[in-house]
Amino acid sequence: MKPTIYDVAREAGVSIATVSKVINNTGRISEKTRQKVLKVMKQLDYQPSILASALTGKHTYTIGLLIPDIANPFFAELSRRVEDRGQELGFSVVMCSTDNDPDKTVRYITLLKQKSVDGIILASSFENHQVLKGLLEENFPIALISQEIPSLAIDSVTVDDFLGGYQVTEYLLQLGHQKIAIVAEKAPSNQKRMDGYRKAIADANVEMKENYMAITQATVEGGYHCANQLFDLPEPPTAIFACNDLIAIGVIKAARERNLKIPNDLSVVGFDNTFMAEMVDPPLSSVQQPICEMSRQVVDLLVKKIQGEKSRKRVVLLPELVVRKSTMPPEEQQ
Amino acid sequence: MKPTIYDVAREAGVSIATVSKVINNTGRISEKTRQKVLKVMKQLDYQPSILASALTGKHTYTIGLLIPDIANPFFAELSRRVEDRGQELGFSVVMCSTDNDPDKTVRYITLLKQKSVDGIILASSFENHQVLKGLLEENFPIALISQEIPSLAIDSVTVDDFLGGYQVTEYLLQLGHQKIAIVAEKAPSNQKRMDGYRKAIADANVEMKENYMAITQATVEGGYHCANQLFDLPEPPTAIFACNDLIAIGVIKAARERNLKIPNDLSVVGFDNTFMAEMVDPPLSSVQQPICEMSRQVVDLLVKKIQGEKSRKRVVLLPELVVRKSTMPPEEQQ
DNA sequence: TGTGATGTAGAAAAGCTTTTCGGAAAAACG
DNA sequence: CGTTTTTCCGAAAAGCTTTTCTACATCACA
Repeated sequence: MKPTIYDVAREAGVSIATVSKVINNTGRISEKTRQKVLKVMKQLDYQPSILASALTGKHTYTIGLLIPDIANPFFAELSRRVEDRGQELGFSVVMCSTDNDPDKTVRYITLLKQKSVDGIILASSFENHQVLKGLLEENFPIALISQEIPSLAIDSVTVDDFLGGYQVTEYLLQLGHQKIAIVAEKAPSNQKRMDGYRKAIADANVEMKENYMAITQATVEGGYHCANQLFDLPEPPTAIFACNDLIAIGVIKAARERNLKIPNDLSVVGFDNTFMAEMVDPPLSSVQQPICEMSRQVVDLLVKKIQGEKSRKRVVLLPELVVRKSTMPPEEQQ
Repeated sequence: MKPTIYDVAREAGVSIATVSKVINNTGRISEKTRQKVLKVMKQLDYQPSILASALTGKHTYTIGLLIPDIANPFFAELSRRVEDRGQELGFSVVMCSTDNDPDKTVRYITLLKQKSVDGIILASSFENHQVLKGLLEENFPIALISQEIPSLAIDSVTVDDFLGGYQVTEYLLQLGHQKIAIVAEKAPSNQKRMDGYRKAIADANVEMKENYMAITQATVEGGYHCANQLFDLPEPPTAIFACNDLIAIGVIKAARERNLKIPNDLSVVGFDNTFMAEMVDPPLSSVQQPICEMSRQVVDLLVKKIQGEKSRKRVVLLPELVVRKSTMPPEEQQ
């Protein structure tokens, strides 16, 4: 059926070793035989099997990408960037949506290893130190994006979430807001954003209210739900910091239903700065994560590992608040 | 390093053939040795190499998914569904964004074959009959989604685009609109939607205007741009049928900038009914493609092919218009 | 006890590539 | 022309699994 290296060798009147050397540009081959072999390869449309090649100790040139859910635009874009950079470096990526489910994650990891992927990029949150430590010990290439694990020496690329949270809050405070709520997802990155929020509030000597802090899922519904709860408070906030864009959109939706004008009655800030931030009405102020750069870096980190690099590294990129039309100083309180 | 079948065999005091039989539940093995082998396997945490297995003619349990761009929510959701169904059937999916570039597509296809994927799902448009015919001839499993190729006997799952286009237009006509524009992407599926549009216009004996039909890219910008052109027409349309949701959002954005109220001054209908349709303000009427069902079907089709099924099949699902708040009868003309 | 049937396990080849090492041919040198 | 060096190529093993076919052991039965 498909031609093998034997077919090429026979057709070219040489041994398979010679063909292999031509393919890989190794050993010494006379120009004449090289040309002969190349010609036959083209003629038969021969493509070496990466499977067989990998079996001899070479790479599969495939990496696994674990994300919570590709349907979240942030991860969709991240995936795309990872794929692009992988492609540039000669790697394919197999997509694994974990829904942040630890069991599913573990199953995916063992499956990927069975399939001999060269390495794994972990973008979904995963707290099983046991498993991660295992991977590190057997020197299996792995890199984290959008999360780090303080107690493990594992490559990671993150954005400074604390700083991002601080910047947003500081910005809202500077606008004159005092009643600032935050809606976050239950995830380490969001926790840090919330820490930044707290610090900024504290630094400004503004009263910190526990019921201004809400935890929910990273979905439009989650944001919608929490916003409604916040609006029902005796002293509703004048600004809401949503820890990702989906949540922010939920907040906007809830506000619209109550005839709260944005930004006049309520300022809203998102996080991630996905394409939706520009899409929504009014355009959403949001914290830009340099997805492109992060993806690139994480792939590069992983590929270096695959190529045998030993040293480990944490890369921290800085976020940037992009101000659009969803924020303004609070209107005169009545 | 990683244990092999030899390690298990040695440890269990049997031959590798026996171990293989235990793994695959083939041949006759006494309960005693089976248990012994299983125990050792667990003990060593042995995972058979799918690579080596595939080399002997078995499957890699991996399929390729070619899509234009994962950053488009429609394809993001499609990917997720394909992955989920694949997962259920034991297949991983490697993600390939083609940007509808034919060369990139061809490169991806040959790469995937080199990696011995078991089959390919093609969701990005691809007109190279040469290549497709080649795949069919060598009986390489392949299935199309969201497109079909009339002149090739190739498995496909589509939605009835003509009908979808007809339904939207008919609906707008029934509301009383006479000036209905359409903005489409340059792709076969969109072409069919436009055919449906034409037919509905013709059936209603309404005048068909060539300058109500615009072609652009499947992006927010594309929709924005075309909408502006349409608004500048001497007789601007009272309704715009956008052939996908991204375009519709661009249209809405342009309308907003001109202070055109939706739906009062302009009705807008989208296509795909992605999550964005609910997100946008006002919620967008859009044509539902049964993504979940389509994805499931296409995976099932492909897997059947992989398992040796010979017969070929075209599955056509029916679209459904979901009416939300972006459409209403045209206001009294001045 | 001998014969045949049945159940169990292993040796070996196949699948496709890479790599090492040795040998033959060609070239260089005196 | 004989010898040494260089150049080129191939035989064979390794990598991990599956599968076939043979062989041995066990058992039932006459």
